[in-house]
Amino acid sequence: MTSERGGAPALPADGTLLTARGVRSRAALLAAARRLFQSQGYANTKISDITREADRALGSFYTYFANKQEVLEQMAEDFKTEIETRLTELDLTRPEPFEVIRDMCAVHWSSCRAHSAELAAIFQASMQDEHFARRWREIRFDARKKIAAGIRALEQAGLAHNPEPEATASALGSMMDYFCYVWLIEGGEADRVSLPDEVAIETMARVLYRSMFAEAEPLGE
Amino acid sequence: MTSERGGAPALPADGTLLTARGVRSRAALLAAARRLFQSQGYANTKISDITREADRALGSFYTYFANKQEVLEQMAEDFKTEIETRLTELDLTRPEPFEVIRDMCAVHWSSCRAHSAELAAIFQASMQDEHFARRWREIRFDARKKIAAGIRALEQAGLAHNPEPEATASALGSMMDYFCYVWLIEGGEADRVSLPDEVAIETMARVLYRSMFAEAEPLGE
Amino acid sequence: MTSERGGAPALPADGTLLTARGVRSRAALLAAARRLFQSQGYANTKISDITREADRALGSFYTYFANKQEVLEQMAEDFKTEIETRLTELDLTRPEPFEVIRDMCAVHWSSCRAHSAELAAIFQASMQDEHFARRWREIRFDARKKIAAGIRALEQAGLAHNPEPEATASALGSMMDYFCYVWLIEGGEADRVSLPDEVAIETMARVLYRSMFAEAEPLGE
Amino acid sequence: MTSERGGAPALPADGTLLTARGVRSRAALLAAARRLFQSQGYANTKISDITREADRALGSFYTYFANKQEVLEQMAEDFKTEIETRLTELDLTRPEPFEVIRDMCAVHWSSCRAHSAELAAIFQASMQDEHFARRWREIRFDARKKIAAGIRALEQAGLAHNPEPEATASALGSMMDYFCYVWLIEGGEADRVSLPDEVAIETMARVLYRSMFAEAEPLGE
DNA sequence: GATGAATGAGCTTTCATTCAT
DNA sequence: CATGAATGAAAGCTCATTCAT
Repeated sequence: MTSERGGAPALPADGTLLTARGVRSRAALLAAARRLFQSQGYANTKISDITREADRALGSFYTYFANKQEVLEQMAEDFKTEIETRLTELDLTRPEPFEVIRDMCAVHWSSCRAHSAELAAIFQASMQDEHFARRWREIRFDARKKIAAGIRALEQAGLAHNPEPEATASALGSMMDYFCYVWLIEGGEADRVSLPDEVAIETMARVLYRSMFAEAEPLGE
Repeated sequence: MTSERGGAPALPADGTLLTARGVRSRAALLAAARRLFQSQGYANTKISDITREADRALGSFYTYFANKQEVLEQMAEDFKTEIETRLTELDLTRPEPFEVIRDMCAVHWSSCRAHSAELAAIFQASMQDEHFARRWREIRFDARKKIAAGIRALEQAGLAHNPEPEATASALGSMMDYFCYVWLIEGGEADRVSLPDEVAIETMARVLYRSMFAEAEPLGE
Repeated sequence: MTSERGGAPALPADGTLLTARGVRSRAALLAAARRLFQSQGYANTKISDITREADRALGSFYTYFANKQEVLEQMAEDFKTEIETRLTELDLTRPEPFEVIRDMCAVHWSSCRAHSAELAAIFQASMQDEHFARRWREIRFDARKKIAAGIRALEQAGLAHNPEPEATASALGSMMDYFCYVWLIEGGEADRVSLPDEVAIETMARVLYRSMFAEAEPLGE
Repeated sequence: MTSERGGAPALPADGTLLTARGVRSRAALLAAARRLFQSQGYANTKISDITREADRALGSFYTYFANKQEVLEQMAEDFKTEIETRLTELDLTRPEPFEVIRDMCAVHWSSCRAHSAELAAIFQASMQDEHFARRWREIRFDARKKIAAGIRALEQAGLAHNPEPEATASALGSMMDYFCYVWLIEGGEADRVSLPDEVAIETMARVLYRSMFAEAEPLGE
């Protein structure tokens, strides 16, 4: 059901198709890069690390990618597609709104877990490369829009009030993204290093739900 | 009110005291580093960039710091002190809990704004250097503990229920940290590039407040 | 009239004969190399450029040539043959000496135009490869010998005086070679980019004629 | 009388001045580059060859030059200046026109001999790099203009006739340039490897003089 | 202290050549 | 014969760090 990890066979720069052997090598490199991005981080991974890990010659890397950025670009593409697909597959018609939100959080959490290497790499790259900063903003934007839309819908239904849907969506999205990064990649907080999936999902869902659905507000604005 | 930008005079590696001239040079280098970490990012800033920006000779850098990490270490120290100090200065006795939370968010936001270079640098460094990942975890841990304590207090007061104070505190802290990073350093989201201080603070406060204070929960756990 | 562009079928390295298909491939590669040597220069042309231009696989190149030098070697051979043949075809018995010289220049110019790729490649290669420097010296030597012979004949006939036939032949030959290179390959001088064939030929012929036939010389030697 | 070989102290990229030590290193690198460009050719000289020859560390090269092209650019500049200066120093008022022309050829020859490395390098580079092709065209253009002006002056004085001053100047200039290259750098023709200065200069002068001054022409145009 | 040149390890990228399919 | 992936030796260039002045 999930898209092939490593992405479509994809074409080399000149538009020709890859042979079976080529497809295998490209996948091996991509898989090696994933492993290393996850374990050592994107910036700390050298091309030569990737080829060694993939058991290929250094030069072979350049048969498939122009540089390290292109590897990440490819991964980011897959990551984006994956998240989008998973989000559209959600059943938004369930009667219990909390269930819907929890499902969404579950999808987000498990996508990030499945693609933790991609998450790590793009998050890191977004902090030192303007190009990937933009890319990451695009990728995460879908989720922001969805949350903002939810907030606005509640407003119109008179179920809750929130004067800043976009800002709130940004805050909640930031929470989801960085919370996933912290627990899935960085290894938790100072006093604790892991979190059961259940708890993580429930925690995010609770924050989202309460932030979105609160009615009677003693909030002076 | 703010602590001296550039930090204490501090001693050079060998323990000798700095001359007046030395104090000036050291401060100039730190200030230059701040500016560059903010504008180009920590990873993209070379030692030679710092000395050029500070209008000092390349070699002079090593009179005051052993390497770039030490510069950041120093900044992180100042940052941590600043945040801690500001948080303890908070008046937690105000009757309106939302006011207390908003004050806390205001302190956080303005500290991050004042120290955006430090925030940028340590956030970025935390993503490629295990040492700074640990350091950053320590720095942010104070805020997490405070939030968790608040949640637990509400629980005991019967004002709200939350079965995972630590996880929730981590989520809310992640929100605050990354939200500040996004808007103060990265330049906002895909569809918007800036946020008035008022709105930013209000938004964070609302999420915190609602997440902490919600009572009647239809949350099946 | 011109020799088959691409040269004789020639044998592959191992001495076996080429199949019809092989002949076609070899010719395609040679033709592609010509086009590229002309448009991008010899040094800037990679083996992979040649095979791509020839619409052949990279490996196929090595079926026919050991390396790029061998391609040029082959071309140089053809070029030399062509120039020699054309020169021997000249009618040296015409009564007007200027006509003879002009014919020679015309042959030279049109040979260089027809083989501009070869001229470009060997001229360029002669400047970075001792082997081709030697090769190019051989190729151009025929023309030098002919000019020197002409000068000596005039001397003996008492029609002109020139104390250094070889040096003068070298100078005049250098003129012809580089003039052709400049206008046929490099694209002219700073203030002008093209020259009608007529003018080019006439110009070279005039210099040759006057240099060879001057009688009453006020040249103090 | 000749400008300092290696050129002015010149500034590093950032506009700061070089120290005495820096001036020495830069000169050593330039001198080493000259020697190698001459002996092995421009294309065959690696940066590491230059630093080894100059007895400097590899990285030091980049303290003074951004790349090999910049070294040549600098040399070309010096070369151009030198030739221009020497040409303007010529005494054009001598009564004997042949003497004037011979002086010009002597200047050209000795400039090329003194700067044979530069001549070699720029000639070679002009054949594989569009930038240097343009550069070389500019450098040689001065001489072409001078020759063309001479031809036109003779025409107006009724002393000779030449319908294509520019083309002829190009031909004569080509002769001078390549003749110098052949004898000063390439090592002569197939049957002879060196030429006394006297003979070289006399030979070039004779071709120029005769081509320019011929009167009674049996040249049918 | 200040200076900036010197150093060289380290990393990226290119490309001729080989060779399994 | 054709194919194009695999290989790894070269270069090029960068930059943290040292050190003589």
